[in-house]
Amino acid sequence: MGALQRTCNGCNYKKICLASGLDDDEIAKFDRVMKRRLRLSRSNYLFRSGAPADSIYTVRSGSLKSYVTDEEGREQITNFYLPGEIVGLDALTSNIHPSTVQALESTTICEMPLASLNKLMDTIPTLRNQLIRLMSGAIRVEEDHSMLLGKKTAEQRLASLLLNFASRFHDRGYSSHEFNLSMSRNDMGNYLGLAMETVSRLFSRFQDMGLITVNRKLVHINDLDALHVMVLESSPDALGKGQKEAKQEYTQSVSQNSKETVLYH
Amino acid sequence: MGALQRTCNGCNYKKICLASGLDDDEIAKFDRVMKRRLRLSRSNYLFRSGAPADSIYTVRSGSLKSYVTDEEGREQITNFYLPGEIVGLDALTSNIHPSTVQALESTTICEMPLASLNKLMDTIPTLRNQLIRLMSGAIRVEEDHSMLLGKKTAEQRLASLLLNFASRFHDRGYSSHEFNLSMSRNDMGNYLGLAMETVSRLFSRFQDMGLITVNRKLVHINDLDALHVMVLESSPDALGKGQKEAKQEYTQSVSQNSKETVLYH
DNA sequence: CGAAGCATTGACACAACTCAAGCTTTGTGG
DNA sequence: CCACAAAGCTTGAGTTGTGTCAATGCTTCG
Repeated sequence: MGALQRTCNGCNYKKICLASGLDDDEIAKFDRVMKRRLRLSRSNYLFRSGAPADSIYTVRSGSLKSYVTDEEGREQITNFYLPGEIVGLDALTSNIHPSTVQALESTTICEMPLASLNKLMDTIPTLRNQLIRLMSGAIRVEEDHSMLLGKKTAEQRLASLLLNFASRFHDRGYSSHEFNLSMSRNDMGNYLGLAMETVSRLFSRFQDMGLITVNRKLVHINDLDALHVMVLESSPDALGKGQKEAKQEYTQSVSQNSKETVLYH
Repeated sequence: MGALQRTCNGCNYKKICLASGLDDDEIAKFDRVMKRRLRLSRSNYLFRSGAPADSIYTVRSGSLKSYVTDEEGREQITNFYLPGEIVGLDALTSNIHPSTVQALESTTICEMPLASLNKLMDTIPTLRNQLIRLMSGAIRVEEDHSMLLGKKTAEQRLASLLLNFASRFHDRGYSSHEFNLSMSRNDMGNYLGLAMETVSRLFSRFQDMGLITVNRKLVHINDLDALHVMVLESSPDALGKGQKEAKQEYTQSVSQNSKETVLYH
């Protein structure tokens, strides 16, 4: 989609990425210190866990996955990154990368050295605010991922993944009902906390149900609403006793403020 | 532990919280805009999901839980907060709280209005950096939580929780082998992606194995090493085929850089 | 002292995993 | 450009870790 631009001004994603909100003057400064067109081909690493972190990155085209690795070598994929999204925000505590980031396909990346970013933030408060906003957003994304891993059925997890990508592709000006998922079934399973076989079976089932049409990596969503409904209610025994109570409790807690007692002294 | 101080300078946690790294002059400014001694008793809310966010908070004494709620009312606890930890960092995207935060016991809290914080950051770059560091740390914590939820057995999850609290209590000057867990079994199970009954059974089992001694909320850790080992290796069939391969792959990927090909153009 | 909430333990069920076999696509070297 | 090996995907059969349901016990607190 469009040739790679050399400047932020010409970039499709300047409203999504770190540069969002900057005025022309500021974006010019930002532009000057941005290193452009880091290139990775499929399965190459942007960086690995344990490596020193001296930049953060923005996906320009293509896609990436990030994962954390424990002492036993187990890997948990924590995120997939699409164009305009920022990579490496978890490294700003220690300046060591806690996660590994790997390309899912041919991918180009913009690099912002942390030293430059810090200097820029001294004079551009908007930039600082945008970084803070993006990091806060990253926390929210992880919280949603926890909800998915902790509370959802296999069916709901895959439906969530599909809806998530549909919406993100939409935001980027692509079709929200037909897209390529660049990662393997294995990667999806890993991200979703499921075995690859379960993911595969669910794809088949969703297709049999007429919700989607799949051909390898290409997914066509036929019934978006049904997917939305699926994420809300579990298919077998949709409203069991536990769920019902939880739901009631929720509406209660929103409507009335019985326990809201905050006192200053 | 110690009477509540009225100033940041006298606070036990000034090396952990937002004020960390500030010099005397800066901390005085910081102090001036900090609202102190917000008080909550058990099960009261600091704020609820959907509420406007105009402050972030630091736990001063006591403890809190935060959880996100989906449209069906399912709740996923995303974190427990101990003294010195910052609450509300996920609200800085939209200035609406995505999660609900509730006291687990009598808790006192410092409040930093976002407006004040923003002003302060204009003149104190250290403060900005500290906020960024803390947010980055929050992302890492969530990533670890995903690893726990996505890849660990029930046994490993509870062991992780115990070790996590042991280390955090230690950092705060409390005993790392004997402490009170202020949350219910239900909350632990929710956080760990397990049924409360499973948590309860595991507590009994750990006690039978001699790893810990439990009495309601009070936990004494008898064998820290065994817990550490448990987190690494699954108890039944510790090194199955899959694990072994994963482990090998990991050491490989760290030692050699076969696929590391980053090209600039 | 009784009620309500929280924790424990047991029996059973089932969602998702593992193992296994076969199929399809992709990448590569001759 | 073909052939074949390797990787990725699908589907089936059987297993199991953890959840659900249920009954009972133990605190706490009004």
